[in-house]
Amino acid sequence: MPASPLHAPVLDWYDHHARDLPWRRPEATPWGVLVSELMLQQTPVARVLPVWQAWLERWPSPAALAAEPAGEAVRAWGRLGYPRRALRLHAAATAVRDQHGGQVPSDYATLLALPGVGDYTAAAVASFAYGRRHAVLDTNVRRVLARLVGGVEWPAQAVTRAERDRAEALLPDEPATAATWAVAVMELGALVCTARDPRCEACPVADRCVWLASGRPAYDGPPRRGQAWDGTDRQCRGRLMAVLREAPGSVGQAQLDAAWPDAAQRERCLASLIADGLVVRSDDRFALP
DNA sequence: CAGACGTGGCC
DNA sequence: TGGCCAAGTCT
Repeated sequence: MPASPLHAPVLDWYDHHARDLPWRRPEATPWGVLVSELMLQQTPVARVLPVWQAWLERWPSPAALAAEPAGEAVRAWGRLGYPRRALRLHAAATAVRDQHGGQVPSDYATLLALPGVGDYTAAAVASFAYGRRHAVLDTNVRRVLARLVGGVEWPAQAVTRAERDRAEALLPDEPATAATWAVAVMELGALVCTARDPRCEACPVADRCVWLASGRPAYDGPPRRGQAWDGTDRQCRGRLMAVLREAPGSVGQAQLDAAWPDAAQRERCLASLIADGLVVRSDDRFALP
């Protein structure tokens, strides 16, 4: 679509206010971008920063990571959360080495086939690392467009066809500009059009925002699902993984038993961790893969 | 497709 | 203080 009146203000705002994040620098490699995207899935930038730096120093290429056991990736993942992502990143690195000549793919469909890479990440890597033209629909972009164009405070639970159409219609024609637009809208959502307490006074397109124009009406939709935590298997798995991460080698049953009081739940979670490939058992010892 | 999946900071 | 939220993916 031809230039939208939204483009120039947002691109100009990004030019002046974008954070200086290492994976956005010119020297960042596609591998660095891919690593950042996996780490940033459901995890705040501030927590990713130090882990990303150490990761890229230790494994500057997919082949470097693929050369080590997956457990090393899980350990280096630290406390970022959702450690299956570490396993998937290791598997993605292996696939890149074995199937793509060691180069992170540049096209959406090939990226999408990598472990841990879904619609968002495939579009993000194609766009940010290679300047391809894609609608990049993350939680920030979805929130910005819901407000700016849709006039509602929150987007639907899952990406709708209308949302995707809207995002694609807004994409600048020129691939390089579209790529900057994608990261700019995302940054706008992260810094200005935030989930809580949006700073509309600092928004470069406040004068065109449907939600603001209608007086920022409160959310009026189905209840947004929270994330249960206390006493859940996720918490139990987290405890068990913490024990294994912090141990130099393998651990015995007693060390795992000490991590969670409910024996039945503990056994179920340990079994699920083994099924996920996050834990391996040899005789009566447990360790990272 | 709704639910599972970690972790910690913030108001 | 506890619910909410953070660059989602997978099944």
